[in-house]
Amino acid sequence: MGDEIRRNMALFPIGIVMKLTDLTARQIRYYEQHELIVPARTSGNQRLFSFNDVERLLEIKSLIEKGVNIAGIKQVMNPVSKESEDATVVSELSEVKRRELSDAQLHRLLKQQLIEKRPGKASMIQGQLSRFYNKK
DNA sequence: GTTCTAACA
DNA sequence: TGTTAGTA
Repeated sequence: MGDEIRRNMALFPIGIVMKLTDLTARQIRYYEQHELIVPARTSGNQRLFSFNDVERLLEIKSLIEKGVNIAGIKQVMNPVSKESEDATVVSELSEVKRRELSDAQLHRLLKQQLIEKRPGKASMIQGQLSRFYNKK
């Protein structure tokens, strides 16, 4: 269960998630309004996304590209689980880590995340994140 | 400089 | 969805 916390650990601000997913801030916030994702918040009300959130966004993105609308996605995707909802917000700690998190470290985290042994989801996520982490 | 909410071309 | 206004 150590992996659970790692995936639900809120680490990145919307700017990084934009690069990771290739979605606009508008879209990301819009999907949150429709409860497709429930990112954590810092004490200053800034969103903090976890790997889980990024995965969900990538899944949403792929569905959108297939022509599915929000209503359709809501039916296909499981509602946000309770664990991923609260197993997070180490606000102070996360904010500190966020400052230290940059290119090199982000790549390391992404690689570590992508290498995890997960048959189903891993493949899709890897395909879409590879863009980001193979460049620069 | 970045992110947030709200609102409208 | 894009984009802009006014903040924090």
